[in-house]
Order: sequence, then structure tokens, then C-alpha cells
Amino acid sequence: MKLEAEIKQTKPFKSEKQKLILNISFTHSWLNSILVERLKPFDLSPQQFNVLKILKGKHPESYSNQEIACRMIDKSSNVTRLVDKLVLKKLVNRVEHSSDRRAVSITITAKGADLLAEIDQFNLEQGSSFLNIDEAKAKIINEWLDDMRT
Amino acid sequence: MKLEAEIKQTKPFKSEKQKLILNISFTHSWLNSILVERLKPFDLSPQQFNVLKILKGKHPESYSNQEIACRMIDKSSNVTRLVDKLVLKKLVNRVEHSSDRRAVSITITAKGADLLAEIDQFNLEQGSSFLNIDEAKAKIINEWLDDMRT
DNA sequence: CCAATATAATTGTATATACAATTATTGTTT
DNA sequence: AAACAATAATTGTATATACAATTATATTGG
Repeated sequence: MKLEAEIKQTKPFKSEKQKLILNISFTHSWLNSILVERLKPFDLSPQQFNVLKILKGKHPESYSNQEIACRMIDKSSNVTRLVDKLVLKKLVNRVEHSSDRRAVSITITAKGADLLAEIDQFNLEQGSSFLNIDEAKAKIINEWLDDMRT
Repeated sequence: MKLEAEIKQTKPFKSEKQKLILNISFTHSWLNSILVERLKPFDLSPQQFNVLKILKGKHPESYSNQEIACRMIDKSSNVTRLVDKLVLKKLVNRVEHSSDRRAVSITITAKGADLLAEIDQFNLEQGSSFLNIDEAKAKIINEWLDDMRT
């Protein structure tokens, strides 16, 4: 459905680039609400999910807060408090860093890894099939978006 | 810059569609932080800005809360409280709807319209020139995103 | 070595958001 | 018309987020 219809805009956009800015925001919001819904049964927010996946990629080794932060999709997160939540749920461990006592070392637990596997099994992650677009077009958009951010 | 590099991902994505989901979220976050920065001198949040522009499009007539909500980019907003802020700053007026006393009628004020004009003059809105993409490509992405959401 | 600076993480606080419950009004059914 | 359901907006509350200030540790230059 056209963005103009989605937001009931009658006047045409000044330019395609102008529309693109709104289209990306709108599409993000649309995608995010789907993700929130899918994660609800697992009691995870999209950001918590993102952190877990990052840690799984390093398992069984650890990342510091910073290393997590710079790998996150949404850079503006407070990693300390996100990790607080995951520690409470015993999905990750947080210990003092061995060589730098300012830093912390965070690892995913077996419980955390199991949860991710369970989510994957419910086809949540690879389940991008709900997107009505083919691989070839997705590839082109990916390239252009990557270029677009200078 | 490639998304994989931006989020320091070493493993390739399972599919281009999978990458696209993250790319849209990442690009939204990137765009949003630019918008937040640009709006800061005017003491407006992106959502407040969005509401003002919607009301400007109807000026001098009004929209109800609902009519505003369904025109917003981010549908999950609490319009009452967003409008509260704008009323406080005297950028909009809110009065009881003439024919339905459950509803409210919201209009942009002269001050609100002036502010938008000022922001436009500072090249904020049409200023999509910072996006490193041409109109033809933007048009194609817009079409494919519109289709993608089924 | 010591003072100054930089860095990593945490915490405080104000604001924003999500979501359910509530209030007021309107529409519908019998 | 009375009872019930539907709708529009607001409010309460818990949680999340943004951003600055703080604490603890490490690094650097004189």
C-alpha cells in the first residue's frame, strides 16, 4: 500500500528523497510492531533480543558493554540497564573484566542460548517471508541504503 | 558504508530480506538521530514536528485526535499528551468539537505556522540533500517498500 | 611518580512511551 | 425511552529512554 494512502496524505511529496525519509521511518515502525508482537510470548523487547543475538555470536566468549553497544542496531541504548534486565532473567552473565577493572564481561547463558534457539524454531528470525519482496530487489535496496548513508 | 561494517557483523546475513529488516531499522535510527539534532534548536521532538506538519496541511481547519493519529508516521503515539505539549507552547489550539462533544478540534496557531516556516527556511525539511542517493533510485525504493508491506 | 586527562560503566533524573482503565458522550436495539 | 454497546479522549501507572553527572580505573605527559 502506498505511503501516501497509509498516512492519508493528499499533497504529493516534494521529492522522492523526501518521501524516502518518511517511508523508511514508517516501514521501520511497521516492522517494529510486528517484531514486538512476535517477541511478546518470550517476554523480550526488540533491543533485549538484539543484545542476546550479539552475545550468541560471540559465545562462549564475552563482550564488554561497549562492544555490545557498537554492534546494536539502535545505537542510543543504555546497555547497562538492558543487560540488567537480561541478568535478572538469567539469560546472560556479567562479571568484571579480567584485565580492565573498569569494564565488564558479558556472556550469554545456556538458558539464553536455549531461548534464542526456541525463538528461531518458532521461525521468528528467518521468518522474513511475511515481507512481500524478492531477494533480488531486497539486495538492491540493501546496496542503495548502504550507499545512501554516505 | 555497509551495514555489516556499521554493526561489526562478521557472519553474512541469512538472506537479503533478513538484512533488509535490520537495514531499515538501522537507517531509521540514523535518520532519526539527524532529525532530533536538527529539531533541537526549535525545542521540538520528531513526533511533535510530525503533528505540527499534519495540522499545517489542514490549516485553517482542524483535525481531531484520531485524525491526527492515523496520519502519523509512528502510529503508536499518545496524541493527547503530544498535543498537551504543543498547547503549552501555544503552537496549537484545542477546543471541544462542535458536533461531537467526545471529540476535540485541534488547529495550528499562527505561532505554530511561523515556527514551521522558520524550520523550513533553515532548510530542514527539503534538506534531504544529505542523503547520498538520486531521485530515480529513491523512487524505486519507495515503490518497492510500498509493495513490500503487502 | 604525580597530576591531569581519558575511558568504562553506572546512576540520577526528567521526559517519553506503552497499555490498560476510566470518563463522557453518542449510537443502537428492543 | 432505557439498556447496552461503541466511540473519543483522557488519565494512571509501570517501564523505557535520553542525557548529564558520578564513580572507578587506566593512561599519559611533565
